Amino acid sequence: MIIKAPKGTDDITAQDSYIWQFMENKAQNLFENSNYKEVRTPIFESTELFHRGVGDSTDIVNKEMYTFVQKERSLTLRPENTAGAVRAYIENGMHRLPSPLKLWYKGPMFRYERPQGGRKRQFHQVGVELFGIQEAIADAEVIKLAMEYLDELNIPELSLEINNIGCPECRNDFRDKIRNAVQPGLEMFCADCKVRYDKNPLRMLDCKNDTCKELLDTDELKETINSDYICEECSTHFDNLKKYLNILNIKYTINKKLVRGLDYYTKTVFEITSNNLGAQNAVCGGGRYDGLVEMLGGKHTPAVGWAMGMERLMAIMPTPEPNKIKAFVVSNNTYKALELAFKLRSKGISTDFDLLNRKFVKQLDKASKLNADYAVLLGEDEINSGTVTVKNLKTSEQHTLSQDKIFDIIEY
RNA sequence: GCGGGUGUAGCCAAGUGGUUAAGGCCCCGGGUUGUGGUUCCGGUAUUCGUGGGUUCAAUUCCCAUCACUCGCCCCA
Repeated sequence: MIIKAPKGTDDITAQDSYIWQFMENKAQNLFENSNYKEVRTPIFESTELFHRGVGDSTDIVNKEMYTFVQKERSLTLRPENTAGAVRAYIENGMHRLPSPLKLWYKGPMFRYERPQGGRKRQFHQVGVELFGIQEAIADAEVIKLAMEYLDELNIPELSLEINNIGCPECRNDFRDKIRNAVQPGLEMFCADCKVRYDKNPLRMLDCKNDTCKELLDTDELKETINSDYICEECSTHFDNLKKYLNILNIKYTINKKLVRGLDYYTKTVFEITSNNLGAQNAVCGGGRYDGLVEMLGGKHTPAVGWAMGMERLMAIMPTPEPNKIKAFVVSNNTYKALELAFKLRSKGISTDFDLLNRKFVKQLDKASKLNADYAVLLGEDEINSGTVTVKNLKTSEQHTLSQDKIFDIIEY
């Protein structure tokens, strides 16, 4: 019986690893170039971290976590990485580093869900977190960074939605307003929404249930939703963000019903979606979480960040050029071939040769099929005279020259 | 957790209740003992996801199971 990879997981094989490398390299270059530093946290954390950090009212914590107990310690495979990054920020005393502190990460996340298009049980995210700035300039910076990254990947037709869900104070008032507005018809809402009514009424606003949608479509509720319920500070913050986005020429729409699924968000929330994905159309989600550091035991630190789903990016990204070999050594002298291949490799020229010592014609055929730029021919004549023949496989031009001159033709 | 679809080689795929399960790509060998990508010839499935049942006979019909996939829910 062959053992297969667990449901909802994928191997990244030689056929597509270059696509992942492409995405990861772009991320690393762009983020480091913007003075973000990479943070690598454990793939599992104390279960408690996610209960406190992500929130008990969320589906992620309630039904999607891989949790196991080892020696009486409850541990959980990370379902997202903001909680872990914040934990690391606190534990390593990063608040002492020059502020603002900007972090980025990439890696696998785990959620126990029914696999579907754009949804795996082990999936990969790349994300950024910016600590220490409470002004909207920080929100603008991370959103711009997200747009830049998506642009680097040549992903077309994306839309950005933003909203401000207020700070804990004004959100409480808003919750009460929603509860009051919804209360008369509460019996008619779906079972999930009835739970949300108690735990987190904001989540009722983006319920996908048709009946709930209709129930929300009352004048009173519309007025409540569209009212400027957030406090003056939050309102100013939102206005400033919009100004920055305008200056940066970033197109956005305001979606008053956009509330994110994680409890830690405050003020700004945003989402980037693609029309070219199926039901799972969000490629990037994020927002501000000014209370999280404190909630996890650090001192009050404003922060903002986002995460992107790499599998979803890959689904809508034009396929990049595969990595290929630059040179292929063709020779029936395996000793000399091996030596020459490593000489080329040491100069940064990607090189391979035939370890099976096949016929000369077959080796040349191989060089051609690998789409190499050059075949480096090292036959008896060349070996005897200390030369080498470099053949350009595109133009068929070839030159016989001394081995020292080889790098005049083949450049890194 | 609920509902629909699919399952034949590494990949794409035809097929039928009955002797050796088409074809294409890839790969390998040869035509060509040192000059390729074209072309020509040849080779690669004790077996049709897995288990059971019906039948003289099952890849084909039935049941179960698993995997993949799409939608709901949720999210990146």
